Formats: sequence, structure tokens, C-alpha cells
Amino acid sequence: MSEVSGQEPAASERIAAILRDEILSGKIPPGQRILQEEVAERLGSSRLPVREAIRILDADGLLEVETNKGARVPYLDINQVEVLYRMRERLEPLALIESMPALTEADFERLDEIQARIEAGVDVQAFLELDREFHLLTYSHCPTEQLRDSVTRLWNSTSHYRRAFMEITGARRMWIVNAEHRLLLEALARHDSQDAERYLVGHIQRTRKELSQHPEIFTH
Amino acid sequence: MSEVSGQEPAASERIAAILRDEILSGKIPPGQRILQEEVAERLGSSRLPVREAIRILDADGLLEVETNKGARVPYLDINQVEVLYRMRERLEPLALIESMPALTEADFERLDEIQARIEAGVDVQAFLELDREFHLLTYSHCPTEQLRDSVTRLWNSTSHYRRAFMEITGARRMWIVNAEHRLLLEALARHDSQDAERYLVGHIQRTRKELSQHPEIFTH
DNA sequence: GCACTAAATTATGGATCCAAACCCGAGCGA
DNA sequence: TCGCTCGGGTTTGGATCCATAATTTAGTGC
Repeated sequence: MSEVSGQEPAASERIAAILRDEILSGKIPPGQRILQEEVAERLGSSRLPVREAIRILDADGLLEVETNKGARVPYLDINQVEVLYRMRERLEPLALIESMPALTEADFERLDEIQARIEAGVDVQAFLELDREFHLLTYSHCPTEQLRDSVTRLWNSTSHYRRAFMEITGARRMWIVNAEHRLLLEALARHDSQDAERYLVGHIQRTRKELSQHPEIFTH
Repeated sequence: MSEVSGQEPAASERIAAILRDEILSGKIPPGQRILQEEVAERLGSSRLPVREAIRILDADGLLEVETNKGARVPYLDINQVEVLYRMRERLEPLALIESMPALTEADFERLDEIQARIEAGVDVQAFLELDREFHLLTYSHCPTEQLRDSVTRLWNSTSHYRRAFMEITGARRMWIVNAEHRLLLEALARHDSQDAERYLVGHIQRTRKELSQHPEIFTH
């Protein structure tokens, strides 16, 4: 993740990106085992870059690796996801504060565009992608790479449960998300870090509480 | 880091542990390049496990890797370290709260023993090791692995600058550390999470502020 | 003498082959 | 019938070899 691609992304990077995508999109669900040979053949390489990709995704929090037993997408229980959300509540405001001063006009336009699309109505998959882009974009100018990486890891490892939640609840309470996003955007535009932090924490907290009211998401 | 060693630690794990130790102890300082072949020969293996170890340490925040250019221990500037400390101020209280209820008698005895040794007077290297063990032990029962790993990463990537700070300031203000540790221990023994969190945050904050008064640590 | 270029050296990335560990099922015995 | 043990097959871990990219150095022209 902290890889600074010199020129061409190495094969291990490419493979890690593909697998990351497949895990985040739910094509590879929690519990599923990753077979090195299968991936290697499917993506047209030897097993070696796959092994390195697995290490990378392990670091990203997307896989768990056991010596001599291979890698799999981890199941998380409700308590673990709760803690991950509490980590988000603490770290993301910091990332936002660090990033906010450097947000550009182009960023704000893109944020508006994303939010407009969400409000126009999208399916679950599209919402998850747009929502992710929305928040990570607000953090994108945070100068400390390790903070950006930490936040990204948290989004990664909780993505499956966000999807499960959305698929259960549907678009019923989407107006709340939209209101929170709009308030956040407005505070950002005013460069009001206090308000921005307040809205952001509220947004994450509410999501955590709603999630914890659906323990059936975590039964497997 | 999230490796659950099946039985025997794999060679890559072993090598990662050795290199981690050498980096944390300062034997491999920031800026130094890691040559795969040199490490492989020195530790009696082929380059392959070294490559995996480098990936692991990259994930730990101890190395930065650039495609086709190799790995090196990163230099951090004062602003990055400040942000890492602010991350610590937010994450470590959470880890402490999650871990505190599960602390055992044996843990408290060990914590007392560590603190007694620090107060008895130790050199910089010993202090750094004991201090690290002290704090990480208070977090050790945190059930969420990702939180424990995040905290460990933060300790890892700032360790060099803590050492540099200690070598400059010496033991002059050590009594403050001791007082803070004692207060923290006492709050833990009382199972008073509010006080424990308060003392911990104060402890980290003070360190951050003292660090930032020594910008000469970050010139290279 | 300096700057630019090109070749040689060096280090990393990737593929293939071999060894060791794990998994699963068949067979045996209590 | 249940449990244990012992294998065969599968999968991961490690070593060696080759390809490619980066760096350094030697050389040439101005």
C-alpha cells in the first residue's frame, strides 16, 4: 500500500489491485480461500507475484494469512466491526482536518458531482463505490501517508458489512446520508474544521449504531 | 503482522523479525537501503523469503518500497511524526479501553516490574524497550487485532525519533514519565477507564510537544 | 574540463522446479 | 459405530535461474 510505483506497476501490484477489487466488490466473500495457483493461472502469471500480492492485501486488512495454510478473506464478528467503526470515528476526523486546507476547487466539484449522483438514485454497488470515493477524496490531501493508509484499511475491512447492511435496509433511510453529506460539504466549503469534524463523527457513529442493530449480518 | 503462525514461524517471518529488531534498535537507521542479497546471505537463506519479509515490514511501516528500486528505512519529517503522535493520541486510548477489562494479575505484576526497572535507572536502549513493552502490554488484551496492529505500527515508525529524543535530552525529565506511568497504572488497577484514558492522552501529548521542540532531530 | 552518451555492472522482478506441511479419505481396530 | 492411524494428493514455502530495469562508470565530443 505504501508502494510508490516507480514507473510501471509491478505484476504483484497489478494482481493485488485486481484481487482487492474482487474482494471489495464482494466477488470474493469473507471465508473464501485464496488459492495461489488458481489466481496465478487466472491472471496469467506465476505463483510468485500472487504470493507478494497476498502479502500486500494482508497488510491492507483484506486477507488473513496462516503459515502453510494459505490466505482467506476474514470473517469479522459484530464486536470487531464495532471497534473498527470506533477507530474510524477517531482517525477520520484527523485525516479530514489534515486534508481540508489543501482541497481544491476541482475536488469540491467532484464531491458535488458524486453527491448529486447519489441523490439521483443508484443501486447498492454504485452507492458503495461513490460513497467510498466521496469520503476518501475528502481525505486525499492528508500529507501523512500512514494516516491515509490506515483510513483506507478501515474502509477496506468493513466494506463487506456495509454492503450487507445496504442490501438489507435498501434506500429507505438514504435521506439521512444525503443530509449528512451535504452538511459536511457545506462545512468543508466554509473551511470550518469544527463543524466538519462534528458532522463526520456523527455520520460514522450513526452508521455504527444502525449496523449494530442488524446482528444477522454477522451470522455465517 | 496479522500472521497467525501455524506451528513453526516461516523463514520470511523469522527474517522479518530479525530485520524489525535491527531497525527498531537503530542498527539500520532511516535512509539506509536494504539489499536483498546482502540480507539473504547474512541470514542464510535465498532472496525469496527476504522479499516477503520486506513486504511484511513495509506493512508494518518500517520500510518503504519502490518498484525496481528496492526498500529503505524511511526518513520522516517533523510534521509526519507529529501526525503519527496525534494518531497515537486517538487510537491508544481506544486500545486501552478495549484491553483494560481483560488485564490479569500477572499483567499488573509485570507492569509494576517494568516500571520499577525504569525507575531504578536504565540506559536509553533499555528504557526504549521497557517503555514499549509497558505500553503495548496494557493494550495486549485488546480483542481487535487490527487495532493492536495499528498501534504497533505507530510505535514502530516513530521509534527512531523517540530514541533520538532520549539521546538528546537524557534522563533529565524522566521523573515526569515515571509519574505519568504510575498514575496510569493506578487508574488501571482501579479499573477507572476515564482516568486511564486521561493520563494516557496526556502522556502522549506531552511527548509530542517535547519532541516538536527539537526539530534538530529531523535534520538529515 | 565539462556534459552528454552508452555500455557494463548491479539489484530487483518473475518463472520454474523441488521440498515440506497440511488436508482428506480409506482402512483397521476397539 | 466410532475413533485412530497411515497414506496419497493438494497446496504452500523455498531455492535457483533468467529477464529487466536502474545505476554507475568509462568514454567521447565539444
